Amino acid sequence: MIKPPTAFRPSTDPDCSGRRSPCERVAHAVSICEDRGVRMTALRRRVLELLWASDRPTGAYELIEAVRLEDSRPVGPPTVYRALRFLVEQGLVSRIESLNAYVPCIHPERDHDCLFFICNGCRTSVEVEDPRIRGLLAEDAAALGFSATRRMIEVEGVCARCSDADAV
Amino acid sequence: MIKPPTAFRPSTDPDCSGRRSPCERVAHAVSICEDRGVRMTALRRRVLELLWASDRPTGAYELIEAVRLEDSRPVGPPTVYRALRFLVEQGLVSRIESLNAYVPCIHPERDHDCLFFICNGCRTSVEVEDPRIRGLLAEDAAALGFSATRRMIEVEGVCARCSDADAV
DNA sequence: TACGAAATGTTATAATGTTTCCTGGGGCAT
DNA sequence: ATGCCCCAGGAAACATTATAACATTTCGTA
Repeated sequence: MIKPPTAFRPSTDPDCSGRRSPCERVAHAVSICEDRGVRMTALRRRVLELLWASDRPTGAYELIEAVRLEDSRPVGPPTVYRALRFLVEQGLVSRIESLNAYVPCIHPERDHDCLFFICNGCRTSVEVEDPRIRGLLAEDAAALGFSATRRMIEVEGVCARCSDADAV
Repeated sequence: MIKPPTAFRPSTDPDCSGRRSPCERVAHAVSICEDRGVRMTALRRRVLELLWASDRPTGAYELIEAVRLEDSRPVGPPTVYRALRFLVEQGLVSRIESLNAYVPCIHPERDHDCLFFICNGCRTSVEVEDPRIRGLLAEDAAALGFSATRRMIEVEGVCARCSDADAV
């Protein structure tokens, strides 16, 4: 189940480190949608709120269940999958392929790298921006004559907090 | 369905560019297993052969169907999933998360990066080695105190051949 | 040969994602 | 205003991907 926010979402960029509340994040997303002339409907907003409220990558069926509970009504998978597709298309959410799960994007206004460090201990993920990696990928793509439309970088392992906990 | 080999598997390393036949690739894998004292059984070998014979990332259920046809006997999903797990653990095969599909590894003897360029046109994928990216990921991981156990880098787009074809 | 461990077979089911068709509501041009 | 149309969402069924649980076989070895 989706838990209330228990931890900030760190990033290598100090500006991202939990300085904004989930509420502010969602408001930001709403204003981005207004600027773009796309519709942030109640359902889409609800899903985005749930993602910001969660402290870890969240599966589609967890979101379905959460919407059902909140609204006390039946919600089919397509409903939530459509909302997720919209959010991903707008760059407000990323899908983590290796987990079949979704996380809100730290910088929805920027074209992001989708670089995630995923902890096998606490199941959290951290989004990192590293333009150098993006540059190298662009270089490799150019060498292949490949034109890239989407990048996914997922690094699995154990976060500092969990390895400290293990050591103790 | 799995097709016979129709194209080599390019890589940025010239030594990888189709110089070895699928048969040689499998023989190499067999010798690696011997060295490690692990068992390359008939089924595992069959699955690996199918992957080398395919010209694109192949789903588990395609492999199940292919084994059924070749052996004219029922084969359950767990059978093939277990073989795939073994092959992935031994570094002989990579799973491409964004496709739910599997590809044989070009350099099973080396610890590889799992960096793939995936074409949306012809559905092929190209494995690339780029130690610089690995280095940057290691650097970022260190900055987070994160200890990485697995890296997945998947770049989606259109390959040179397909974009040429479109242009014509 | 007989044993134990590893691998595979079998059945059922869980988890994830999509297709299809329909409904309703909001915006827009006439 | 009113009628039209498009888009978002609702609902049922279904497709795909993956695993759990347990039985059986195979293999190396004592």
